[in-house]
Amino acid sequence: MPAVRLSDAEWTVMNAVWDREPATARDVLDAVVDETAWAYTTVKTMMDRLVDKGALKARRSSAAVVYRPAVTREKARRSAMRSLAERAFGGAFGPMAHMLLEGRGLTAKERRELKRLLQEDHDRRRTGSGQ
Amino acid sequence: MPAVRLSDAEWTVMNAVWDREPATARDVLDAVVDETAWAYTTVKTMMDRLVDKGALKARRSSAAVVYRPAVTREKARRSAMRSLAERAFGGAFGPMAHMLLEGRGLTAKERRELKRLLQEDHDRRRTGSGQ
DNA sequence: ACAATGCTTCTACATCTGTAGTATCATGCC
DNA sequence: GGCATGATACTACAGATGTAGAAGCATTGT
Repeated sequence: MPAVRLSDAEWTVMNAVWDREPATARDVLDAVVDETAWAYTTVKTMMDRLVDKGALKARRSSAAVVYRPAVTREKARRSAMRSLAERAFGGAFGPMAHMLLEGRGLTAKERRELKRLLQEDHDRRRTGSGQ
Repeated sequence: MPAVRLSDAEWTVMNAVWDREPATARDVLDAVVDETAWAYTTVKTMMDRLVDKGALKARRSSAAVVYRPAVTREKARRSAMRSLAERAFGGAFGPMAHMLLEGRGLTAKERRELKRLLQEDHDRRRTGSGQ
């Protein structure tokens, strides 16, 4: 499984679909109308291409085609991260996380949250509560 | 400054240049020879395009053109991360870091290191030793 | 000064991405 | 059953990316 590569515009479309779950091209157009100035056919073309790519599934429902994700947002995110780690960080997640934390990109709240996460993870590991 | 967007192949080239600092097209070709099967002119073309993009600087040194980075690896990495956060995580670094930490992508050592980082950062903040 | 060797420059071309027009098809209302 | 409305399918086209050939220019040893 080649792990669907999404382009910028495709992320925009997929995000709209993930937020609505079943969505028609018109739904997506409406959803992104103030983010982009796309024509209806632009959205439609992208969605059909996404079906080809295996990122969306299409099913005709009388009037129009209804699309829904063929991959979860999680999966897509994860594979985008993996791919970034690959090309930009030589495959290592560590330095990537490092940069993420060290920079001023996080809010104090997020930082707290992450620390908690690390702590939890640490505990989970030492008590061996797998899964 | 539009923040240089690097494609996959371009990352490969840039990584080789960053590792060598001044590098000719041949240097890069040699460096990536077992990763790719590129022809010399392929590398050369990419490097010249990277100059146009503002990612490399070129200077002719008698025989051949010597290239060096016009942006630091840090900057490139950072902007790639920003761009990923943008499209895939709605602009928030938090969830991105979250996913990075929660997944099994990190080694125990890295996890320790990150916790230390967060702690340090925390301390730095409360003692107000800003930059 | 000349030839060999290796660079450079130009050009090319297939694919992917972003964007959309046009013409055709289906549906639902009178 | 015919027509308006909106959706679909097909085609297009420019710019970016991946990949490279061909031909010409510079260096350097002799």
